[in-house]
Amino acid sequence: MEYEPHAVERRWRERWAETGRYEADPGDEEATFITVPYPYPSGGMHIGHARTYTVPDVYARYRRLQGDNVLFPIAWHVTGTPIVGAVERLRKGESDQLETLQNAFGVSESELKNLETPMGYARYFIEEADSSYKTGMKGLGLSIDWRREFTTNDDRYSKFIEWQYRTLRDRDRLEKGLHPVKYCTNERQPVTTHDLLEGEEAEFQEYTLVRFGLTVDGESVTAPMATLRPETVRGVTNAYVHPDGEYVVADVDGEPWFVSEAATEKLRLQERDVEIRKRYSGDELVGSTVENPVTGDEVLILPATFVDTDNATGVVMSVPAHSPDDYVALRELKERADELTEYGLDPAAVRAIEPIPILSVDGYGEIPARDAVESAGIESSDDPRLKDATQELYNREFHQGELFEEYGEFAGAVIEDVREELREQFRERGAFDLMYEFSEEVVCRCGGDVEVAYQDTWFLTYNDDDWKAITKRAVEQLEAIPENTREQYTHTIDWLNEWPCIRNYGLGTRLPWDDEFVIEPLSDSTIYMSYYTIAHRLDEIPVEDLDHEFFDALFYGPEAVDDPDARALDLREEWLHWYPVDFRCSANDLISNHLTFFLYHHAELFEESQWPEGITIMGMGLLEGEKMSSSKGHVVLPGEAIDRYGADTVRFFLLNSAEPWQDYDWRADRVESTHNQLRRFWNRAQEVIEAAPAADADVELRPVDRWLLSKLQTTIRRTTEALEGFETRTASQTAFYGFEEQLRWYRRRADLEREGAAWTLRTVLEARLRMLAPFVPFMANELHEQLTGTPAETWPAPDAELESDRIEAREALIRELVDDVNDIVDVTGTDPELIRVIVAADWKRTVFQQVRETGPDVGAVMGQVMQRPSLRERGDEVNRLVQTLVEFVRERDDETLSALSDIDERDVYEDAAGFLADAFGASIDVVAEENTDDEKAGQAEPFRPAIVLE
RNA sequence: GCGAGGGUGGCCGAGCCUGGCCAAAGGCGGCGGACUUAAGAUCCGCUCCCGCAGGGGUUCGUGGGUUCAAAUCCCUCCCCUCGCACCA
Repeated sequence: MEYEPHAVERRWRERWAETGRYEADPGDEEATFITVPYPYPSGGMHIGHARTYTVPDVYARYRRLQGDNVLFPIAWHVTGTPIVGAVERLRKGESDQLETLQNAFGVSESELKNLETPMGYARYFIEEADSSYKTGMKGLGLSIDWRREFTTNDDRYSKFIEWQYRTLRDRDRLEKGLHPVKYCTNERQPVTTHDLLEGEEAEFQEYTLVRFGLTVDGESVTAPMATLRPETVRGVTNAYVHPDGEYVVADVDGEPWFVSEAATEKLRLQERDVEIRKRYSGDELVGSTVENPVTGDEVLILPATFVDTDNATGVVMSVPAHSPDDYVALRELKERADELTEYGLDPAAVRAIEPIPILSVDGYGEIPARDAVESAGIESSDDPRLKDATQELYNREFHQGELFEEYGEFAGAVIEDVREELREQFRERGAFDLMYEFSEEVVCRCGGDVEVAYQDTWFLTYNDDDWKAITKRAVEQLEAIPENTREQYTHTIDWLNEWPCIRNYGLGTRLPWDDEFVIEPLSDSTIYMSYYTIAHRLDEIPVEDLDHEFFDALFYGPEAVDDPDARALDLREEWLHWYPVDFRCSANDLISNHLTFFLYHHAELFEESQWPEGITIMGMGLLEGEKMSSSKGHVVLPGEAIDRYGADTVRFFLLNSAEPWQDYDWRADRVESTHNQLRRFWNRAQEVIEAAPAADADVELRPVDRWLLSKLQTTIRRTTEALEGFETRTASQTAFYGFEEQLRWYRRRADLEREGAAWTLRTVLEARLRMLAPFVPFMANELHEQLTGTPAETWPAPDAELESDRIEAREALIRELVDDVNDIVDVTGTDPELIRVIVAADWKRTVFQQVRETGPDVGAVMGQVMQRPSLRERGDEVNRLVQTLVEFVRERDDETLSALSDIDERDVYEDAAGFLADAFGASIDVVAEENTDDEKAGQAEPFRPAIVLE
């Protein structure tokens, strides 16, 4: 039978679907519940996604073969704005969006109209498109229980999320507060990253405002100067304004402030009450002085065109000792001090300004900024190297700089450790304030300017110490695969802060007590695994019955509510059956958000016994060595790959080319060769199946058969061990390629015409098919059925009876002999007619036994050996042999040595004589060293016969 | 800067935890052979250097160290990737 993957795969797919093979219901067997993040159908499925879902499938199939009741469900994540945004861009006819859909996912012109509603779009990529997730998953043969699918926009799911968020609020894990958001000043509403034309990478920066005192027109006002380095406040030597800039005095929260006009809008958006009173041009203020709120010093305001009035407050303080920028700016101003008289400045006063160092940092002198500028040879403020010098110095000062005495309790401390605290202290004293600003310019797709706005929002208090503590406990009892990810969870918990969990629009569940807001995607996907356990049965219950008490009864039991709903308690049984999640398989980049949130919410909402038991991390996929990119059309679709190679090839390649947590690279030439390997396997299997005697046939086995069976047991052990730890690569390599090597030797070595050989090969094939069934389920089940009449239903167990160190050691001797003869033939270029194998003399065996007994210590062994007169006579010869054998023994473990010492070498070689004769086309003569006077005979050592070619 | 991972033969990639059977699996590529009218596929062998007897030499980012013995353990440094932080 030819290998026709598509026909085979179609047959099995249909069969599994018809018989509901993977629909899992509670039963007596041990429950295993395995999940993977539900896909986000904002586009089609590509080959990069394929492995994500195949890894858990392999584990699920493995556990089933081990006898477990396994649940592997899937659902669809549609929450948030990506789908809505995609639909909008499609409606507007944006070309890059159209290209992605058409080029990467093969959407036809006629289908586009179906994608014009968010859920229509989602449905299309969930199950309608050729590139849809469901099509891909079914094609790959994933053993999913399809009855349980849902979307996160479903009414019932929303009821569940509402329950979750009400519960979190009741437990004080949800708080309301002001939070910075991106806000389009044109559309006058918050925007998301997807709405941006420029500045997608922009971050919110929290500027410290140093509240300098200024007198304008006889009035005392506050001149807030923005800085990211509040600790430099004592090093301020002057301030800068843009001489042509538009400035105002405005009442900000009832207090007069001097800021740029642009800043007033920013402050307003940040929930400040702002009323402009009077306008000024920057040059009107040049020459005035401002009072440092920390030192009380009066410093000059100087003019500078580099000041950006559209950034923060538009008033800048200057710290020339620690900022190369400021240092250069001051130097240049001093050089042209005489010109500054036009601003009414006294040139002498400008020239008198000197940098004031406030910290020391290794590698720089008294004035670090000066050193940085001078050592880089920077001449002017236009020098591009100034940026690097600034960056370098900031980093050094932040991580290593130690504050001077004036800083009191902070003196001697490193900036990194005290910046926050110092800022807070000065804030409390009224010297500092703060405002937000973006790290770069941000522009909305509508062309409007985007600013930071403060908005009332709800956030999850991931920074609560007790919540952090309990989540860390969840990490401790977690099986983290690979183990080195454990630290990353802990690390994430350490730095995680409050998380704003709602958005203004998008798909998903509305906040139950404020339906203006939608719960965002990373926040509505933290405990939904529990929803899988009941999803298919929830459909029978009217949505309006799914109230808070219903879920309380379901998840917290009958005692949790006054009048528990019987249907909820019934569902509770199923939840308890499957929960907790045994393994969640997810991408490594989700450790820092989704996976840690998943742990947080489980730790808070559920009993410890329901906490996740394991997380397996998965690496990224590359395509021909490069990142996949839907927008560039640099993707391979599972459907295409399956059409071309068959699903088994796709699966096997994905699982065999790297361990799940490693990155892998889809390369067509390798996939091709994987396909060839599978076909070769199929063809060989066909031969074995045709010749196969019954499993219980009474056959005579030769040592070489027993050798192969012994190797099989080792293979089973190693494969099992690997799969237990999700090492899909090791497992499939061992069961497939690793064993193929043994078979190659076996085919060469054994007489395959014997029934014993046929039986051995069928036994081996059967076990391998069962081990390969998780990886290549179509092929393995098909062949298994051809061989035995049933699909592969159980995992093979190693049979200790069939393992034999002695048999393996015997075979190893033959292999070594073949290698040695080959070596000699190669080097000498001869073609021998006779190969004489001379087995070491008995006295040499005696020495070997002595070494084994005494241990690998030349002196000690010699001491023992020399007590025997027969050996003492041989003096030097014995000494040399002991040296060799000590090495030999040292390099081998006890089992091998023990096996070797039981072996009769002559018997081994004589037994293999027929094979050797065939292999070398020569006659074989096995003799004992004692019985020959060949000059090479003396070279014979135990387990290393002398070889003579004639 | 912090955290994680990594640097192996022409290439990809195992090995490293648990030191010795490691000149280092497997694949790709290359070379030779078998089969074929031929190509492809398949199968067999070779593929660091030297060697007409199973041997020797030099290799696993750098430089040290531990050990009878190091790709493997320890330390130093260099480089790469990712995440985080930092970034008038």
